[in-house]
Amino acid sequence: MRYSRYFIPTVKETPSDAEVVSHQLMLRAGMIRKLAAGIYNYLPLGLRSIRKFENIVREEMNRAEAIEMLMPGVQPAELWQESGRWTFYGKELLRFKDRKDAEFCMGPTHEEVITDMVRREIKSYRQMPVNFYQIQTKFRDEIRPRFGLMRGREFIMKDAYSFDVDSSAADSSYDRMYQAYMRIFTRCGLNFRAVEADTGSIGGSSSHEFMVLAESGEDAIVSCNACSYAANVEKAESAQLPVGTETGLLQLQEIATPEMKTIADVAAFLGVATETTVKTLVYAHENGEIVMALVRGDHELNEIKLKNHLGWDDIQMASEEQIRSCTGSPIGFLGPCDLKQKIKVIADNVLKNMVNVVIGANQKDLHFTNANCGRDFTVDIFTDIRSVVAGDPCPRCADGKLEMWRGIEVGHVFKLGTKYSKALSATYLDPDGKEQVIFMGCYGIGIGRTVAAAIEQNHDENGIIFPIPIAPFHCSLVAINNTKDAVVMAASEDICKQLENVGIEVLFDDRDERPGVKFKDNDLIGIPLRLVVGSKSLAEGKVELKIRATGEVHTLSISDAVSMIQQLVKGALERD
RNA sequence: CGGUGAGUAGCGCAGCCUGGUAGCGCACCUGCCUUGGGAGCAGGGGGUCGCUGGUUCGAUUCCAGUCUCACCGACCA
Repeated sequence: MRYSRYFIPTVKETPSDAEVVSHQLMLRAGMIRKLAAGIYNYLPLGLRSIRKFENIVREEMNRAEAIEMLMPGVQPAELWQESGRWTFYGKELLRFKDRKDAEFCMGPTHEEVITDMVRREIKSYRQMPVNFYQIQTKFRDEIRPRFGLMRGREFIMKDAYSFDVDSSAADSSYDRMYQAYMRIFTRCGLNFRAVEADTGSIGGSSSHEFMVLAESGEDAIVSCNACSYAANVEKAESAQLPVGTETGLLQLQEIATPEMKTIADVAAFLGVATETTVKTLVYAHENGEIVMALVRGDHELNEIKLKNHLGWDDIQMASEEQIRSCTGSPIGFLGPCDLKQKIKVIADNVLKNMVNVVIGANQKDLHFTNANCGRDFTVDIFTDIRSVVAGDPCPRCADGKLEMWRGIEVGHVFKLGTKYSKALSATYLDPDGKEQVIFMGCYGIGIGRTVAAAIEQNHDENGIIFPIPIAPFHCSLVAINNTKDAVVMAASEDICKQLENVGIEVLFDDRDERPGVKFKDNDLIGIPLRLVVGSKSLAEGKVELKIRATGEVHTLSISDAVSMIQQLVKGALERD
C-alpha cells in the first residue's frame, strides 16, 4: 500500500476532549473520528486493525466449531416483551417506532433474536450441541459514553450463543468458549486475566470476564497471589477476617456526636479506629420495600451483592423521607437499634465477630459505643455484602492474599441456563420423545474495545506500538528523499514487492515529505516494524530495520532484512 | 438524571466585560529553498462567530430560549 495514495489523517495536537491515551492516539493516528457522542467513523487504518482482530476471533470461533451468521440490528419489541427484558433493560435500550407505530429497538445484544430462530429450527437433540455467532454492530444508549471506542454507544461486538441438551453439555460448550477466548487474547499478545464475574442484565448462573490489565480500566479486579482465584470486585467473595483479641461485652453507652455524620468524623471524634465502627445504610426497591444493611466502618457495601442476595431487580439508596419513616433519624446517625418500623436488617459476615462497636443511635447528634449484636440490636441475616479490598485473605486457598488490578473488560462468557429458552419456549425432543428445555450460553467480545485496550497497553510517548497480529500493517517502508532520488525510489519499490510477495503487509511511505515527518507519522500509527531506505546506506547495499517496540536497529542487506521481517511476522502470528 | 464548563476556519485557541460584521498557531494551496526525527522564507484560499428570537441605527459581543459537546457526580449516612 502506497502511503501517498492511502488515507491516514494524522494530527499533531492532542484533541482536547480525549481523556485516555487509546482515545487520543486513535484520533491522532487517524484511525477514528467522532460523528456523535459515542458514535465513530472507522477510518481506513482503524478499520484494518479492527478487521485483523475480527479475523483472529473468527478463526478461533470456527476452530471451536461455532457457526457464523448475521442477525439484524433492528429488533421488534415483541421478542423483548416475551423475554421480559423490554421493561427490565432500562434506558440503555434505544426504542423507537416505525411508520405503523409498531415498537422496535436497536439491538444491544441478541439473545432474544437467536433464541427465536433456534426455537423455530432446532427441534431434536440430534441438532445439538450447536453454537451460532456473529460479528456485528450493536447499540446501547449508555448513560455516559466516553473514552472513544472503549465505551461507545455504537460498537462492534462478536457474540456467540450456544445451545445444548442439558446443563453438563452446556458446561462443555462454555469451557470450549472459555478456551477459545484464552487463545484469542493470547494470540493478540495482550496481558489479560480471566476473572469470575457478576452476570448483570444478561442474567444467568455464572460467568467469566476477560480483562486486559490497564491503569485506565473501568473495572477493579482481584486475583490471589497464591492460587488461581481471580474475580471482578463486583463479584469477589470476601473471606472471613481473623478475629481480634477477645474482650468481654462492655456496657452500652450513648455519646453526643454533634454534626458528626460520616464514619471518618465519628471515629476521629471518638478517637477510635474506623474498624471498630459499623456503617448503616438503607436501601430501597422501586416498589418501596426497604432494607437496612450493615458493614464495618472502613468497608464498602457492595450493592451488587446486596441486590443479588435480596433477589431484587433494582436497588437504590433510600430517600431521606423513607429513612426517617423507618428509623426516625436523619442521615448520619443511623443504626439498627430502636427502629421505628420493623425492617429487614442484613449485616456483613465480618460483623459476626465484632464486639463493642460504635454505631448510630437513630437520633440526631447521637451515637452508641460498645453496642453488641443480639444484646443491643438484632440482625436478621449475616451474609457477604461488602466489597473485598487489597490484602484480604483469599476465599479459595489457605494462605493467599488478594491483589488489586484495574482492567478493561474485553470479553464475557455466561452460562445462561434456561432463562431465555424457557421465556421463549425453545424446546427439543430428547431420545425418548420427551420435550425438554434447551440450555444456553452466551459469549461476547468487544471488538473495538479490544483494539483500544491493546493500544492502552502498548504505547509510548511517540504513539501506538501495535502487537503484530492486530497491527494495520506489519511493516512500514520509509523511502528517504524518494521524490528526488530515483535510485532510492527504485530500490524501495523493489523491496516493497519482495516483501509483499512473501505475504508481508507493507505501508510504503512514498510521500514527498521530509524524513522527520515520515518517522513521526510512522511511530504515531504504531506499525511494529520499519524499514528505512536511504541513499547512503543503500550505496553499500544496506537498509535499516527498526523494531518499534524496543527501538533496536539492524543494518542489513536487503535480502537479510526481508527474511528477518518475514521471520518476525511469522513468529508473532503463530503465537498461542 | 444532577452539577460545572464550552460551542468563533479542518484542529487547538484569542476576541466578547467596555456592540461598529473577525484574528493567532497548526493544517491546506502556490513558489523558492531544504531533505535521517514534525525545517525556513514569500504569497494565498478558507469562517451565515451552534441555532432561533429579542434589544439596538448596528449584535460574535447584551438578553431570552433552544440544540450539541465535554468534564465531574450518581458507593454516600
